Amino acid sequence: MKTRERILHKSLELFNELGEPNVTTLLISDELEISPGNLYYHFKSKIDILTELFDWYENEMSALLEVPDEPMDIEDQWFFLHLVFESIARYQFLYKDVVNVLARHDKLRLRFQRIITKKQKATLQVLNNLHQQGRLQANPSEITALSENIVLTATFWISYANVAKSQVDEMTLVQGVYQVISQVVPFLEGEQREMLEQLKNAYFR
Amino acid sequence: MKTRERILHKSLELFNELGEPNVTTLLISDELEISPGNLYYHFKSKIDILTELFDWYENEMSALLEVPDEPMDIEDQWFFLHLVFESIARYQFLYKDVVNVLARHDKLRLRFQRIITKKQKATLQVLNNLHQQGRLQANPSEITALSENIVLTATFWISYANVAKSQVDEMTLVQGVYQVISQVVPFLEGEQREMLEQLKNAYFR
DNA sequence: GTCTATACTGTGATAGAC
DNA sequence: GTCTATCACAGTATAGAC
Repeated sequence: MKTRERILHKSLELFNELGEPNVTTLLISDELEISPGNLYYHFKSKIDILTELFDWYENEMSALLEVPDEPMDIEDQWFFLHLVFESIARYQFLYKDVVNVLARHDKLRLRFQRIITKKQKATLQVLNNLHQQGRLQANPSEITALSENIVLTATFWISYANVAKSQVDEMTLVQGVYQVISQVVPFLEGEQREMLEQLKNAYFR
Repeated sequence: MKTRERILHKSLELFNELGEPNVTTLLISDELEISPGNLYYHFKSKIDILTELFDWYENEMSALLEVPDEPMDIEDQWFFLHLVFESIARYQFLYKDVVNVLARHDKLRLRFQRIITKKQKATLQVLNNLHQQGRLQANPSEITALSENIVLTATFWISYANVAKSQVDEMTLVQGVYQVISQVVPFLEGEQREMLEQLKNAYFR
């Protein structure tokens, strides 16, 4: 792997572990056992590293959010959500310090907001699909509120786990998926409700 | 107002506005038109200021969370939640940079977690009360998931508004209350469900 | 491409006069 | 209590040799 690539991967790793504000360019080069000068040969600033990692994330998430306009049952949703949570986890540094990171980099702010908007649209699409099939019983304002709650939970679940439970592992992601789906379930018909219980038992421990 | 007090109030104001990591002791003293030396006469470090503000917050929130063990109807809950959101907003700097702030100050981490736990207990108490009265239809695991979702929403609503909508005003808080209650409503009986619609219309715009 | 050396800046914090 | 002056240090970034 070329040095440039190694810098990006190590930065992502350290950002996720320690939080972007707490990772210095010196630490990155130290960990890679290269000189700071070398790092600055490949990237003219720390923001450049951050921005390139954001590109990665943006591509990954954008692709994921191209939700097929077909009905999803609970199992499909579970799977889809798990992919979203995994993607968020891979770039959790963006989420754990969102407010701070975006406050310092206005361009990223707009791009992040665009992704949030995409998430809301994808969520609404899934919910409306279920509604039109008559499988989800809710009025429009309930659907709006529900989708906002879902996006919020997806956005901050990892931060919440980090603060409330002091750790983030694979189980944390599964639990996040469960928390999101449990918000949808009360609007579903009986059979689908039981499906969640089954999925929960299948995935938890 | 004594200088010591002025430092605390101005720090709180700046922390909330700019984020704690972006506020230097020099900025604080500048804004107060005192010298940095003077600031350090009153506080031996920046963490000391932060800690004292945390004391304020902790006292305020702890008092609030002493929920009376009596049933609350939707209106009571709305009012109670609004007080919680106002308190969070007053100390929003703690929330907007939670992960970062707590990563740097381990003692605050424990204290913050204790408050989160209190919030969960208070929420569970309210929900269980409703359940025992037969006004809330949900099984134990639904109640657990619901209370976790509620605490998460309350904790990160302001961050979410900040990121997704780029602003936090009085309306934001009202909307946060609405988002939380909308999670409870699907488990309630018909009359209570309509109550939320009324409250929503009364408070929005 | 990579290194060493170094400059520059901002920030937390202290010393000592008034 | 308040000020001025100053330190120490960390973090970003550059210059120039190899």
